[in-house]
Amino acid sequence: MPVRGSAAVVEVTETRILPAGHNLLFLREEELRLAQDLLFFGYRDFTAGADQILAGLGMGRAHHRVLHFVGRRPGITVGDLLGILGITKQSLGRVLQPLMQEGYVIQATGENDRRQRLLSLTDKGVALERQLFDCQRETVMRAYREAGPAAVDGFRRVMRGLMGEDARSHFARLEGPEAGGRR
Amino acid sequence: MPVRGSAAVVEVTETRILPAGHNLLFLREEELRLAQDLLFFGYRDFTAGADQILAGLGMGRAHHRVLHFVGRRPGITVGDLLGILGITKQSLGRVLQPLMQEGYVIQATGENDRRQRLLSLTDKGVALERQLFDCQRETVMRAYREAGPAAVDGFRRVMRGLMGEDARSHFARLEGPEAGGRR
DNA sequence: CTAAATGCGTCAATAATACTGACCAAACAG
DNA sequence: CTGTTTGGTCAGTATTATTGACGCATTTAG
Repeated sequence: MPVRGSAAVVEVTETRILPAGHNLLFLREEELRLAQDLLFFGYRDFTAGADQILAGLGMGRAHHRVLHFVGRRPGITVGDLLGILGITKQSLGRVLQPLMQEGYVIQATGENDRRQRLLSLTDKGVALERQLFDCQRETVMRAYREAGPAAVDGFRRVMRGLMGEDARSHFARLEGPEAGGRR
Repeated sequence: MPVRGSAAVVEVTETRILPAGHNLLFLREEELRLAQDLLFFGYRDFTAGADQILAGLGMGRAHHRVLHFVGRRPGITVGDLLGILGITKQSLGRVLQPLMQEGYVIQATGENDRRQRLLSLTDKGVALERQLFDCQRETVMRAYREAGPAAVDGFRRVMRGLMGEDARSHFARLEGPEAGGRR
């Protein structure tokens, strides 16, 4: 019996939802295994479409992440990007260098601090990022539509809760002032 | 914080996120980028703890997935496991073989079909899986507790929506009849 | 009883993503 | 000037994944 109908009914019939806040301490094993499965399958299929496009260009998921976060914060420094991605300089270099050579990303010397290399997408980079974006939009839109607005809010809260401290601060900065407003 | 009682109330009080179902067609760009960020950071941190334990044993995330899904369906065939994981036989072999040599997983010849190798966890395998499980339980429990029961339901709906057809059928089988039974 | 199909294991070769550690250059800050 | 920070690059290695092919045991079809 999947949890779907009226949630009020669920409250009664599906005790796995759990009645109130403090009872969540009593998170049953099966609930966690469910979460593991959901995250595994959900994340994989979320990235599947974009992965296929990328493979056709000889790129991988790492390239997408760079395009995504550079597009999200044009003018980001290499160091900030490293912090967000949580990888080493070398790993980033292997991905970033081809992206620059192929003309998807450009560097500009920082004005205040000329050591910095501020990264931005070129038009070509914007176009590719948009193609990947549109591909994922379909997937997310369908999921959001099927689940409904209240579920979307819940999804966001839980995902935010899964993040550690580091990710939360990066996240806050991304969704914050210069990210383009939020709801 | 109105998120506590019946989820039907939530359905009403949380509509400020978006007006109504069909308006989700208007999924704004910023909302999708938010989802991308959430999935990236959330998934990464969800697996981070277990990854660390695994690294200490010279294993990786792939080993965990095998332990997880074999633990979830003891007696699963190699073919079914391949289908769930969506990887090739060779990739599975590289992970499964060490797990068997180290005594985490055992094979048994199928009774109906003696070509089949039915996989199960040994006591040692169960113990390791549990250790990894407990590690992730902390993360998920915190997220669930912070988000509240209604949010958890929403999270599940959205994650299920992200899955493609294949994943949904695997998922249904995992959560279905024989998931918890058959020991 | 052959012949085909299935389930599984294994071989070789390759690619993408990541790691550690080290070293160098440019630029900033005291 | 000295020390630190930012960034690029080198060498070496590990994990997870790929494709294609072959072999063996077993089941199923004709």
